[in-house]
Amino acid sequence: MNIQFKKGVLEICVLSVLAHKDCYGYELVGEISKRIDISEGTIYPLLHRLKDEGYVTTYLQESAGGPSRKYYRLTEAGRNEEHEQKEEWMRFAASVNALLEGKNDAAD
Amino acid sequence: MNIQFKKGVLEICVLSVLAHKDCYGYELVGEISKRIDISEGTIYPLLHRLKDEGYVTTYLQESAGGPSRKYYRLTEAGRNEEHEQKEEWMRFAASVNALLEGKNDAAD
DNA sequence: ACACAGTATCTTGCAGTGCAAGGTACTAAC
DNA sequence: GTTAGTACCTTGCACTGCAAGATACTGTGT
Repeated sequence: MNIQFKKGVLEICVLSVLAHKDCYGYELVGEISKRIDISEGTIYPLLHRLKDEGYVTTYLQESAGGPSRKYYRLTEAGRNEEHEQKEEWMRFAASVNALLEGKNDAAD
Repeated sequence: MNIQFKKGVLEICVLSVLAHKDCYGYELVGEISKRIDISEGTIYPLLHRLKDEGYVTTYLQESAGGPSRKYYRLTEAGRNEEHEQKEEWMRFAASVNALLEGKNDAAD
C-alpha cells in the first residue's frame, strides 16, 4: 500500500475508532489493520501527540495474560476534532475523486 | 486544508490530469488548484520525479506573452501507472470511509 | 529451571514529500 | 523603467509513517 496515502489519515482513523470505544494502543493497531496496514511504531508516537494536544486522556487497566494496558479515551476537544477532521476528509476525498474523473468545472 | 492529506495524492492527480491532455507546469497548478490547494514549489519537483521515473516526456513550445512552456506528456508507463494508482486510491479511500463509518467487519 | 511465543508498551533514526521563500527571465502595459 | 503577469526552477524545513530494536509480563512446553 502506498505509504504516502496514509499521511495525516491515520490520525482521523484513530480518532474515529476512539469515538466508538476506548482502546489501548495494541488493540488500535489490530482494529485499523483490518482496513489499512499499520505498524506499532506509528501508533504510539501518534497517540502521544494526541495526548499532548489534549484530544485524549489515558488510564491504566490490568490485563489477564500480559502487561497492563493503557487505554485511550477521547476528550470533548477530541470529539470536536474528530468531527472536523472527518468532514475535512470527506471534502478532500470528493475533490480528489472529481479530479480523477476529469471534471473540469470546480462547481460540483 | 490538511497538508498531510495531500501526500502521495498529488502525484496521481497530476498523472490523471495529464491522462486527459498535455500540460505545462504552470497550467497544472491552475487545473489542480481548482480542487486542491497546491503551490509551484510542489509541482516542479514532482514533475521532475515523474520524468526521472519515465512516466512523462517533455517538449518545449513557444508562448505568446511570456517564456516558452515546457509541456508534459504521459508515456505508456505513465498511463499504466495512472491506472494502477487510481485503483489503489479508490481502494484506499473506500477503506478509510469504512473505518470512519465504524464498520468493524473487514469483509465489505 | 529454561526457552519461547504472545501480549503490550515505548524510542531512535531514516525516508519521502509538500511548501514557503526565493531566484531567474520573458512580455506587455503604464 | 517600473510594475504585473507568465513561466520556470532550487533550497531547506517540517511533518509523519516505519523498520528496527528495547523492555517486560504471562503462559506453555520440555
